[in-house]
Amino acid sequence: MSCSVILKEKGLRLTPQRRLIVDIIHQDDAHLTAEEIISSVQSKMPGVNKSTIYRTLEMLEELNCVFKSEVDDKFIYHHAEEGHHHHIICRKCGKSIDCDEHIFHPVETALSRKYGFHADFKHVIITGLCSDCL
Amino acid sequence: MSCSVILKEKGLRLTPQRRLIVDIIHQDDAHLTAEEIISSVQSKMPGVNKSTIYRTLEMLEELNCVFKSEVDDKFIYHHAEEGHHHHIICRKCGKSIDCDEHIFHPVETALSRKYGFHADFKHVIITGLCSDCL
DNA sequence: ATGGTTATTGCACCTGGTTGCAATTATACT
DNA sequence: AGTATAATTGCAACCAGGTGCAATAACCAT
Repeated sequence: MSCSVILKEKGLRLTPQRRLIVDIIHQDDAHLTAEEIISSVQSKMPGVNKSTIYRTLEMLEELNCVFKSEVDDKFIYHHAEEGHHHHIICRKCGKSIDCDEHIFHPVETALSRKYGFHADFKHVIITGLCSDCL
Repeated sequence: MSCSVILKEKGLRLTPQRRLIVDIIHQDDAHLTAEEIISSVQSKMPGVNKSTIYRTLEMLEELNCVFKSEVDDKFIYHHAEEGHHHHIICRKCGKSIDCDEHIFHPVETALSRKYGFHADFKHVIITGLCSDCL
């Protein structure tokens, strides 16, 4: 189901600004930084305020249309439809690899058994060193 | 080995401001937020600038005297001597539990085998729901 | 198509954290 | 102790991201 439809169902309004932001996030398969989204939006529709963009991204995140994660103190966004996965990022060369969503299962099990804790492992950013940089 | 000695060895200077910051971090066993450290420092030595505090914390982190992690977009710090561990934090009630350092071993092994990646799992903040809030 | 309601926008300002730079001061040397 | 020198400080300005509010505009009912 498309983001726009989900918006409508919640009684939210589909403004030109929102349509553009949703388009941009869906066009680019890779993750985009907030900065990239802002400049992309503003190049296509000058005058759109950054607070509008941040608010739209926050809203899309709450609707589970978009996932937000943080790399190096900067936020990155990608749309949720491409399936869940984690990101491993090399702290030396910056290379980023998508990694299987199930990798944290043993940790989830252990936390649940030991502490009764239900952990949120969704779109986790794992930093470290890749094979080339070790 | 104490932080102050490590400082000296690197040719860095032990100023009154730095001495105070180091003291505060060592006095309090729990993790302190940047805000708490700033107000604690300034109550004991008014006029110390926040940039001095942030720079000192950054320096201590680089010397591995202090660990910095992020919870809810705020930074927390604790000294490294108390041994490594991770933090599980309930996103509903805010309760925080320290958790065993080895919990990520299976993930480390899997990442290494699959991608040749060496992950940094140090002082990870794990959010989720605790047993009381499920 | 028009008008009313209410979500959304743009603005200006705020926040925590960071940075460049001139003034200060801890340290090493004499 | 006095001086040179380079690290450190405080300041002011900056950054990304977030917020309160009045003006605007999307949507619904007529």
